[in-house]
Amino acid sequence: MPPEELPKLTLRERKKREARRALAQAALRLTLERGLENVRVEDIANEVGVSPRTFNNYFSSKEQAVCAVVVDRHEGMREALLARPPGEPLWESVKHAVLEQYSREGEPDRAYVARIRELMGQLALRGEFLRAHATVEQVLAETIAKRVAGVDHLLCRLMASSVESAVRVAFVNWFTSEGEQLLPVLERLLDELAAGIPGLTGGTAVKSDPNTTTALGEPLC
Amino acid sequence: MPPEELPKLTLRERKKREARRALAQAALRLTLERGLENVRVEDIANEVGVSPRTFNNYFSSKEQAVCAVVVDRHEGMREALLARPPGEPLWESVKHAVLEQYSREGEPDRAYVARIRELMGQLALRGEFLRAHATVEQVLAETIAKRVAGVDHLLCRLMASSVESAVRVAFVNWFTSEGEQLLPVLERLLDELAAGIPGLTGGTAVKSDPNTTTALGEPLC
DNA sequence: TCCCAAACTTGCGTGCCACGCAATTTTTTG
DNA sequence: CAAAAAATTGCGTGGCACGCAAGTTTGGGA
Repeated sequence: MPPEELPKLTLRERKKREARRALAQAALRLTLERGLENVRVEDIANEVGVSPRTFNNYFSSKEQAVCAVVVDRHEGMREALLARPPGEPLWESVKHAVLEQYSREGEPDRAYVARIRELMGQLALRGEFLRAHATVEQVLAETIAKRVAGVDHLLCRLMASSVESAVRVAFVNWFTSEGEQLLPVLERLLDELAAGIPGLTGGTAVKSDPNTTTALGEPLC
Repeated sequence: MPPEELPKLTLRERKKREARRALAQAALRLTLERGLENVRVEDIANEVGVSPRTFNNYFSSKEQAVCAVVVDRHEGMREALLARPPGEPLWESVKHAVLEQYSREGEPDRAYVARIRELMGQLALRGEFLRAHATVEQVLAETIAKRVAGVDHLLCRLMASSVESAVRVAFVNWFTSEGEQLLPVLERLLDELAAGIPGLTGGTAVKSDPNTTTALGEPLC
């Protein structure tokens, strides 16, 4: 038997969290291996051994369940940020807290990245994915506001929002490009943000032919 | 009869655009006055005088129809951006192009803002709303890439993405706060972005009591 | 230890929705 | 003006979200 179950939370709470986690995990796994359109809510529920009706007590759609991992992973970010040393400049804290979250998971293999790419191809998931990030963004904004004094809420939201922008751009690049790693790119983007947008303006030169096809491809996130 | 119908587009094209516009408009209007849950796809279709099945040829959900205005409004942004004088620094161009889009519509009255607030309260709309912004973001990134040389695509996406962040934050503030105008706030946020995030770090002081409830409220977008 | 209230699960029923398909009508084009 | 191309429509199907009203499990005081 495990040494300590750490029953800080009531049994009920633990069961709920566990059920939720199991459902989210099953939803993600099934979707990765079959594609979203071949996963019915019933399948997910069965996988976990729970009634379909119960699934809807936790998530209001299968898309939401699939994207739950995004929300959940970032819950830890609040703690990470609040745990930074008090004297540290705000931006340092935020940057480290964010990078920390994505350091936990090592770089996965090619096959996995490919499956993620397929996953993100599913139109129906985009909305939910973005909503998940918006939730994170909200938490981040609140946490920033909590950590700092004398900054108005608009700016907190702007900071949180643009940080999440960087995360999403880095993420898309990660599963889109063949082989580029997530963390270095994310760190670079955060630094660019910090430096201010005109930093990008270095290459201000207008293209000779503005009709050049620039092929960023389809909307990806 | 109108002097010139400007039939640059084939009749078919015009009809399609018109139908789409009508559907989107009806969807938005009905939703504003009844709330999304009291609007069936059938209602929207009837309003326009078209079969429910046809509605789904244009939009794959009523949420998408309601949010179409976001996508459509920004189609003009591409042209606005490409129309900026060639010598102008990139950031100036982007800023003006964006602000221009939101200048067209004057500040609406209180009642309207209130209805928008209710609209955005609808959970089911958030995902679509964000997807719409993601589409705009994509267009913006491509247009930026088209306009400028020597900037890599990652940075174009980052710029587009953080600009949209500012837009969303300003927008949320607009319908959330009682009375603050959209444009001045948006302009200010864009300037903050340009100045770089550490600019916000002025008030780095850690709050004495990090448990203070900061009440940014529920996720709003 | 026992018991009750609160919380969670479940089955059922309802209304709505997205979409494939094939028939029909409208627009284009040669 | 006729045939091809494209849009609209009705129908049918499978699926989904959620209200409601049982049943079942959990928590905490007496």
